[in-house]
Amino acid sequence: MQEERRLAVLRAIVEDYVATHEPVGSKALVERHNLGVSPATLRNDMAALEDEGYIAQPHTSAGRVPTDLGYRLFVDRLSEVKPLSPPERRAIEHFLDEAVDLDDVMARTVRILAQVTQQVALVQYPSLARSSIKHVELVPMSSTRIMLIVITDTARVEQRLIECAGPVPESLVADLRSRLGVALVGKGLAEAAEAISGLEEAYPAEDRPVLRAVLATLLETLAERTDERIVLGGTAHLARYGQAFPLAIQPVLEALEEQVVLMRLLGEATIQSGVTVRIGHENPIEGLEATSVVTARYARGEQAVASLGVVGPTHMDYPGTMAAVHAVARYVSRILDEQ
Amino acid sequence: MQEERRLAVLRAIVEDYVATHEPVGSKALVERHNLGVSPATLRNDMAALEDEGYIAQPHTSAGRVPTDLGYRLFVDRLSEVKPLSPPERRAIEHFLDEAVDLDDVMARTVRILAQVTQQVALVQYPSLARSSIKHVELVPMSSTRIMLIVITDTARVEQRLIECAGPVPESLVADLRSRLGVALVGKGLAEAAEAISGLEEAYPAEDRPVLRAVLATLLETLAERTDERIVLGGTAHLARYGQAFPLAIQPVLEALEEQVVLMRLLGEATIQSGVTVRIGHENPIEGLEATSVVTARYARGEQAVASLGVVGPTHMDYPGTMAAVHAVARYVSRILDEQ
DNA sequence: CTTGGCACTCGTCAGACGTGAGTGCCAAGC
DNA sequence: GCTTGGCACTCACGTCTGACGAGTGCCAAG
Repeated sequence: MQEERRLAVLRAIVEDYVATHEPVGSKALVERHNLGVSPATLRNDMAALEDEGYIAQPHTSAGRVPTDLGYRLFVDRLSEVKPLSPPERRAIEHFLDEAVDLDDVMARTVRILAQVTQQVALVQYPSLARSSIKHVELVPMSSTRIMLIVITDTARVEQRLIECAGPVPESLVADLRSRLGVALVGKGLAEAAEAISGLEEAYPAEDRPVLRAVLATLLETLAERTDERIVLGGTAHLARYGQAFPLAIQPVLEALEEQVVLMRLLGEATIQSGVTVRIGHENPIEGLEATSVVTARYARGEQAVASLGVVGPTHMDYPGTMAAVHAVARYVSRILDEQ
Repeated sequence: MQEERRLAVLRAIVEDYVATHEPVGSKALVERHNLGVSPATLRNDMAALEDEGYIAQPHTSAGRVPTDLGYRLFVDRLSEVKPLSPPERRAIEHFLDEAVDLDDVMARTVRILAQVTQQVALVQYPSLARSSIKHVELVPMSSTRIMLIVITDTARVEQRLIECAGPVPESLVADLRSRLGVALVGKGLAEAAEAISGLEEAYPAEDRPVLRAVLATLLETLAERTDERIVLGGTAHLARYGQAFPLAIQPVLEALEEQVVLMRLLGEATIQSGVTVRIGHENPIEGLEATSVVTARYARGEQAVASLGVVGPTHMDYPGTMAAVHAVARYVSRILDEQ
C-alpha cells in the first residue's frame, strides 16, 4: 500500500524534475499530481526514498533530485512507453526514405535522431562481420601502388591503398583480380580468410611478395576495420545545458571525439535486443558520469548489424527518448532491408 | 614618430589581451612592455586608437579590448611570423607520415591541427574538380540496383547506388562498364561530361532508361558532390571558453554541423594562396560573429586542391595559429604528392 | 609632445539582512 | 499504525549597502 505510493512519488519526482530541472519539494508535488495525501505524508515517503538511495537533496532545505539509482528504477519499472506522435513518425519515415545511398542513410539517421530527441546522436555503420562480399576490385594507381576495393551486400565500400616493394606488372593485377573475385564473391566475411588461404601456391615465387601484400591488406580490411565508423550529430544540443548544469560539456565533447569511446558506447547494444539504457555512473567512461546513453541495435533481416543511440544528461525524458531511438532503429532496419 | 608608437601600443594591447583575456589598461601596459613613456602618454594614444576604431572599452573605467578592426591591423601589419617549435614540426610530420590511406590522412590532419592550435579544426577532402578518373566500376547489387564507383588519381573513391525502374540484364551492365572505362579513364572530371555525351546512341531504345539513370548519376557524382566532404575535430576546445566569454558556443556548434556553412568557410581559401584570416564580423555566417577563421589551401603538385583551417575566438593567437595552419597545409601537400 | 596630478566613473567584492521554500520532528486524530 | 497539521529550524538566494580600486579624461606645467 505505502510501497505502491512511494513508487508513485518517485515517478512524480522524476517527471517533475525532468520537466523543470529544479529540485522538487513536497508541496509542489502535491499540487501538480493528485496523490490524495498531504505534504507531510509525502515528506515521510521522501525521507524513506532518500534512505533507500533513490533520491537526494542538493543541500538542506532544498527539494529532492533523483539519483542514478532513482532513474534506474524509473526506467525499469515506472515509465510507460510513450509512443511517438504521428507527425514525428511521418517526419522520420519521410526523411529516411529520401536517402540515396548508404552514406546518406547514415547522415540522415543521425540528423533526424538528434532532432527528434534534442540530444547528441550516434549511428554506427553496418557491421561487416555478418555481411557477404559482393565484389572485389584491384586498380593499379602507379607502378608500385594498387588500390583494393571491397564491396559488401550492405552497400558498404571499403578501400585500401597497397604499397608494393617493386613495380607490379599489369597482367599480374588482372589475374589476381579475377582469382580473388572467384574465390571471394558470395562469401561471408568470416569465411574470406579461409577462401584465400590456398591462393599463394598458384603463383611463381617472384610474385609472392606482391601477393602477400595484397592478401594481408585484404584480411586486415575485413577483420580489423570491421564496423569502425561512427557518425555523430547534434552536439550543439549539449550547449543548451551548458552553464546551467553540473554537466560540464568539455569532457563530454572530448570523449565523443574518441572513436574508441564511441565504440564502447554503442558496442553493448549490438549484443542485447531492445532498447538499452545506461544511466550516469553505470557508464564506465570517464567524463560521461553525468550523462545517460540510450541505444538500440538495428538489423538487416534476422542478423544484428550495428547500433545507434543518443547521449544526454541523466535528467532526460527517458520514455520519449527510448521511443525515438526504438522507432529510428526500426525505420533504418526497414530501409536497409529494402536494399 | 607618434604614429609608430601608436601601432606598437596596439600590438602590445592585442598581445596582452590574447594572453590574459582581460581588458588591458595603461598602467599594466607600461609595466609589461618597455615602451619608454608614462601611462598618461599611453592614455592619449589609446584615446586616439579608440577614435580610429581599433580598440574599445567594455565600459567606462575598464581597460581596452581590441576590436575586429584592431585585430585586422594586427594581422596585416603588426604580427611577425612565429615559426613552430622543432618538436611541433616533428610531431606533425611524424603523425602524418603514419597515415595508411586518404581517409586516414584526413583524420590525422584534423586531429593534429586541432591539437597544435587548441582550436576547432576543419579539413576538406581533396577536390575532384582537377583530378582525373582512374577507374570506373559498375556492380549489380540486385536485379534493379547497380552500384557505381568512381576512383580518381587522388585516391578518392566515390560510390553511388542507382535505382532502375525494371530488371537490368547482367550483360548490359558488363557492356556499359567496359564502354565507360574506355570513354572515361584518364580524363579530367571536367571533360567527363563531354566524353560520355555520345554514348546513348550506341544502345537500343529499350536500354535507354537504364543508360540515362547511370549517366545522370555519374554526372551528378562528378559535378554536384565535388569536394563536399569535410571533417571536423577539436570541438571540445570550444568549451574551454564556454562561460567565461561572450562567445556563446551553441550557435557555433550549430553552424559547424551544417555542411553548407563549412563549405563557405573553407571555400574562399581555395582561391587565394597563402594563409587567409577572417576576423569576427568579416565572416558573413550567422553565429560566427565572435569567431575568427584561419584557412590555407593545400595542393597536390601545381594544382589547388582543397583547403583546411581552424575556427576559434577572435582573441586567438594569430601568429601561432597562422603558422600552424600553414605548416600543416604544407605537410599534407607533401604527403599527397608522394602518393 | 610628454608628464604628473586630480577628480570622476563604475565594476567588483564582501558583508548584512530579509525572505521563503523546504525540511524534520512531534503530538493529535482517524 | 498510518496520516495530518503545526512548528521550529536550516539555508540558498536576492537585494542592498559601502568600501575599494582600477582605469579614465582633462588640464596645466615642463
